[in-house]
Amino acid sequence: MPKEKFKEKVLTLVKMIPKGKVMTYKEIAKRAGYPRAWRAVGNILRHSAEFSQNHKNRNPKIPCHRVIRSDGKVGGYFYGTKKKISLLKKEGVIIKNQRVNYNFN
DNA sequence: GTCGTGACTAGCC
DNA sequence: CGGCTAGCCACGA
Repeated sequence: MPKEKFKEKVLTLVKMIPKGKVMTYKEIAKRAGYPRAWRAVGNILRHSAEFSQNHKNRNPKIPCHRVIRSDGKVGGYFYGTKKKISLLKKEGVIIKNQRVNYNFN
């Protein structure tokens, strides 16, 4: 599995996350084929966001805010963690004391 | 080609 | 619980 494919897969998976739900970096990496590439996932997402901002809205927008950490913490966000939390709350995700109640079906 | 970095995780104290 | 440490992978300089 080439890494380029990995990146593509990661982005696709993130895009496939339904509204009101979240997914951990670990799970995404695992589904993408590299169970231990969570770090890279974060990097890719961040880079994607940067690219997105660079090219305004010319590229497929990715709901990076639906990606959280396995610890239950929200994690980071290119536009600010607070913004991420706000968005998640708006979508119906339960967040208590900066911790996310993530549940896969 | 090599090195440093990070939107992370699991394990140990 | 909370803090610290080592391990992992892609990306950019």
